[in-house]
This record gives sequence, C-alpha cells and structure tokens, in this order.
Amino acid sequence: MQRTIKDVARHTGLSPSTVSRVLNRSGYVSPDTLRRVEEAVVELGYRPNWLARGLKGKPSNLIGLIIPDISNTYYTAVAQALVDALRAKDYEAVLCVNNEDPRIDLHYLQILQQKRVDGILYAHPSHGSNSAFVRELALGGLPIVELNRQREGDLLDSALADNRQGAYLMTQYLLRYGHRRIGLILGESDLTTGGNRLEGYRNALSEAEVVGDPALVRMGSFSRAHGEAATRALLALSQPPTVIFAGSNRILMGCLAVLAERGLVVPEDMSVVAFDNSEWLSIWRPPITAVDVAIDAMAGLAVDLLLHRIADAGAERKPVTYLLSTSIVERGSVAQVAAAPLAPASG
Amino acid sequence: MQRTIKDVARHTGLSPSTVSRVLNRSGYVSPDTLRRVEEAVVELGYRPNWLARGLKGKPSNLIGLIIPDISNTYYTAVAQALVDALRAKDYEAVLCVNNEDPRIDLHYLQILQQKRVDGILYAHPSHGSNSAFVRELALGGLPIVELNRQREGDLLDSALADNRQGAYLMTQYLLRYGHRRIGLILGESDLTTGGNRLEGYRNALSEAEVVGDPALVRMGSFSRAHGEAATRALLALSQPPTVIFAGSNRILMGCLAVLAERGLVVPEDMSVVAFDNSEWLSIWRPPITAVDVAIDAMAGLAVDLLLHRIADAGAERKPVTYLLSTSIVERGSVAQVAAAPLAPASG
DNA sequence: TTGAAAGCGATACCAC
DNA sequence: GTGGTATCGCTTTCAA
Repeated sequence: MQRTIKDVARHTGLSPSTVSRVLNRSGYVSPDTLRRVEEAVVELGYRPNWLARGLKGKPSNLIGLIIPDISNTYYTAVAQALVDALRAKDYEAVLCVNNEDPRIDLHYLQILQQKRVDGILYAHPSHGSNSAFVRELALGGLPIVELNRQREGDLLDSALADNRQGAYLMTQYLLRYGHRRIGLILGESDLTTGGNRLEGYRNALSEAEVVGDPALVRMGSFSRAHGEAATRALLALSQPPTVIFAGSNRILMGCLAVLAERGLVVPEDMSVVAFDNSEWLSIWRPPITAVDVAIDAMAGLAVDLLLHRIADAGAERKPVTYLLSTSIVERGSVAQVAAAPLAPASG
Repeated sequence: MQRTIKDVARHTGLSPSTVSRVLNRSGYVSPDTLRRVEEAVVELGYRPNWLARGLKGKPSNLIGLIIPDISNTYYTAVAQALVDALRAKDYEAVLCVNNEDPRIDLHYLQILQQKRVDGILYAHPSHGSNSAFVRELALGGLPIVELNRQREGDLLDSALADNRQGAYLMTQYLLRYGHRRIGLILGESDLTTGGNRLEGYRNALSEAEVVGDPALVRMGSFSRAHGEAATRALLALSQPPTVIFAGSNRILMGCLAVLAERGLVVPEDMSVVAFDNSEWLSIWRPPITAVDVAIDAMAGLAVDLLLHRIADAGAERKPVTYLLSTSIVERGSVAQVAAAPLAPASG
C-alpha cells in the first residue's frame, strides 16, 4: 500500500498535524522539524493522497477539457497548447472528447462534476445543447470557460478566435487578388465558428460593393464530407467561383480531394484558401494560404481566465470574452485574376 | 455547495447508510425505500462525490494516459481510440503529454500516482528513462500498460504495433516493384519503433539476397527535421535510392518538403512510402502508400489489458505483449523500376 | 511550536 | 431491511 501521513508521523516521532503543516508550509514549524519531516518524506517515498486532500475542500488541480474531436488537427493543437499551459500552473486535464454528440457531452459534464474537477474548459458540440446543465453547473460555482465556440457568452468567460475578423481579412485579401466570385464552405451557421465567419465574409464583400451570390455560400458541417459535397456543388454552378474559401481544415481536405479527382490544378484552375492553419498545409503543393488563429495565445488566455475564476471563487464578476486576433499566412494557393483592383494590390 | 448523501438522507427521512446502499445497489433495500431515494436524488440533483468514494478504496475510474506528442497525427489517433474505448467502460483519461521530455514524464508519473488513478497507459519518451520509477509504481500495485513503445516487457503488459512485420512487408513490397536501393529514415534505434522496423527492413532485404547499403539507412529522431536532413543526405549520395521509406508521418513531412523543394516528382523521380497512415496521405498527390497500424484494435487491447489488471489486482500474472499486425495500404506513390523481379508482381 | 480532535463525503461492518 | 459507527488520508481549528 501507499505510505500515509501517519507513516511519516510515526517515522519522525511527530504528529500527523505537524507533518501536514510542513507539507503545506502553513503555520509555524521549527527548522529542525522541517528537516526531519522532509528527510522522512524522501526516505519513505511518501506522496500525498490527492483524494483525501480534495475531500477537505482543497482543489483537485484537475481541469476537465471537453473538445468535440481530437482527430482534427485544429483541436489537437488546441489541446496541446492547453495541456502545456495547464502543466505550467500545476494542473492536469481530464480529456473528454464528445465527438460532437450532445449525449456524450452531457455524460462528460456529469462525470467531471462528480470527479470534482476545479473547472472546465469547454468547446460544446456542434448541435444539440446541454445549455441548461452547463448553466446549472456554472451557477453552482463550477468555473467554466468556453473555448473556440461560444454559446453562453452572457454567463461564461470565453476565449475565441476572432472568426469575423479572420474571414473578413481573408475575403479582403481575395478581393485584392481580383476575385469576385468567392466560394465559401462553412459548417453550422449557429456555431460562432460558422455564423461569425459568414458575417466577416459578407462584410468584406459589401464594403467592397461586391454583390454576393448566395449560391456561392455553402453552409453544412465542418466535415470532410461536406467539404467534398460543397466543392462539387460549387464546381457544378453555371458560373463557378474563381476561388474556394474552405472554412476549416476538414472542409479543406474534402475540397482538395475533389479538385484532385477532377484534375483541377491549384491555383491555376482554382484558387484555394482555408480557415485554420495546419502543418501539412505548408508542405502541400502548392502551399495553402490560410487564416491562422493564435492557438497558443488562446490556450494561455483560456487557462488564465479559468484559474482566475477558480482563485476568487465567490466573487461576482461579469463574464469576459477574449477575441483572439487572426492573421493571414500567405502561401501560394491564390492566383491573381483579371478584374479591376479595388485597392492597390499588396503583393 | 454540492448536495451530499446526508441531504438525501434528511430529505427521505432515511439514514446515510441506507441511501448509500441504494446508490450502490448493495444489500437489501425495500422497493419503497428505493423509489423514495431515487426520487430524492433526482429532485435534489445529488451526484456522488468521487473523491470521498475513492478515499474508501473504491476505484477512481480515472486512467492516466501518457503520450509523447499530441500534435502528431499518429498519437492523436491513438488517443482518440483510447478515449473512446475507455468511455465505453466508464473510465476517463487524464491526458499527460510528455513532449518526449523525461522530466515532464516523471512529473506526470508522480502526479498520476498522487491523483490515485486506477492505472496508466504509457508511451514512454524517446530518450532518457524513468524506468526505475515506473517499475516501482508497477511493483507497488499500480497497473501500467505500455503503449506503442516497449521498454519494460519483462514486467509490464504491452500493446504494440508489429513494427518488424510492418517494415518487413513494406520492404518486400518495394522489392517486388523492382527497387533495390531503398532509403530508410527512422528515429531512435533504441525505441522499439526504431529498432524493430530496422530489423524488419533488414530481414526482408537479406531474405531477398539484396545486399544492404548502410548509407541508405538514416537513424535519427522521429521528427520532421530529421526527415528533411535525412532526405537531403540520401539525395546527396553518389548512388541515391530509388525509393524513400519514411519511418513515421513526421519524417514523411520532412521528406516530402525536401522533395518538393528540389522539384522532384513522386513517384516519377522518387518513390515514397511511409510508416503510419494519416488522413492527409490519402488526399496527397499522389496518394502515399503506407504501412497501416490497426490503431483501434491496439487501443481496445491496451484498455482490455489494463482493466483486467485492475480487476484482479492482487493476482500474479505473467506480463503479456500484444503485437498488432500491420498491413499495407497501397496507393500511388511507388513506381515500378527496371530490375529483375524477385517474385511475380502483385499489382 | 506542537498535538489532539473534529470532520470532509462516502462505505461497510455490525447490531437491531 | 435499516441505522449507528468506525474509517479512509488529510487539513484545520483550538488548546496546551
């Protein structure tokens, strides 16, 4: 069995209370006692039982991390950054992958509550909603920070990419390259990652006084399958777009697969850009221009927000939303097309 | 605050013991009592405190998952499969990413011990070794299953890909296509994923009575950087290989990047194959032929092994090693080269 | 500066 | 069938 605080107490001839005081650096302890306890700890290989500690209302230093999909390189990068940020603060993550399924999501929310995690980093599933339970948890005092997708902005802190800005910037960029018919493939419009990107796209178009063609916008899901279907649909238009803006790396995969299948060459036959940056985009031929989200910054902020909430548990604070600015990583997948430039071309 | 078993007891006019009995379905309880308790549980929104339960020696239903790198699509797929397999058995994973750093690895091992996880799924870092501590934990009764990489086969159960067979099959396949100079890029040779793949390669060559050229084998690390460096080295040989066998998806990225940079076309100028299958390999142009590891099966077995160990805690059992057979996913990245076939070509 | 004792939430043994 | 009661490992008053 594991050593307990009693073993250490016996070994040093002290009481459990004193040992505890040393371990927690709380209260007065004589230098000699301190030394003796520390020696005994090493000698016995004692390691405190976190469960018992947690029972006394101490934090578990466990954070629930709920993400929709871990085979998606975007969430993978998010998870990596979060785990690193958490470790730096001596927290660990309980990994919960809801597979975009609200029932699995609910299951995990309940489990995390039972496991007494100190807080939850939450990217909700794309459809269905456990809003009621999430709010109940939050109101019950469990800090929850929304990640990447926002639904309870009135109640919870959030750390999100500025999707509107990202799509806006990219659309402007494409306009500068002469593109006027910009195909946009996105996922669910009721997700902030769907709705806000659509807004950004529309804003850029209308600012440039380009009339948007509804047929060029294909909402669906952030999946490879939708990327394929939507690309086929765009190609089948009597007036196809000159560029396809893929709304996620999954969608991009579907898009590229269909273009390859049709023997279309990027960017000569069709320009392609994407939301979300991934390692393989840079070695693709041609390398794919993409909207880059500052994932590390997002993770850092999300963790900070959460730990602050945990620290001043009781305090009433207005929910905060951090919007992380995005940038365009320019590569070689956009061709200049013949059209009167709206503004001096930037490159 | 959270509801406790006492709240439920008070609410029903029963004792905590009885409520506990209902909750655990242990001992005799009258139908009426059962109903009353269940109603109260729902009404009060009571949810058992796992910490307190764990303190009484009950399992935490938490499994530590230590993997070296979560931005690698291979480990991502492994993690996904494991989390799904665990959830099916009502376990959750504490995600620990050691970034191939033995010190972070040790930190996590200690944390997991403190957090009283029921077991650990362990892919050790590529260098350095916490062997002593791992063995101490295992001997102390904490079930640990080695995953993907094996180092303590004499003591721990393991679930691994049959790396020897995978490399062997792929090398045979390349030989059938007439290749005689097969460049092999691998990571650390003291990893099972390095050493065993090398063996498989060599076995296939010697069986075919092809004399291996040591200059064609580049051991290093399973990183993109090594993939790049090794590819450059191979291309610089006075007699370069006709095919490059990339020992992981990371290495493959480096390899493809260098080939692109040199303007070499796959497979006309250079054939390319890889160990580890990834989604993007299938949409690459040309799609890349690869050794596929049955990751879902591996995850399932690893979880089974671990849960069995947990179930019959005390029982002495010989350590078991599961070797998962691999297969070749044939795509379009290998060209036939002029050489006397060793056997009838298969495709 | 240290120790005794209560208690966190749940379980399990033993009476009743 | 059900209710006390001790207990798990640790923290935390409160006395000494």
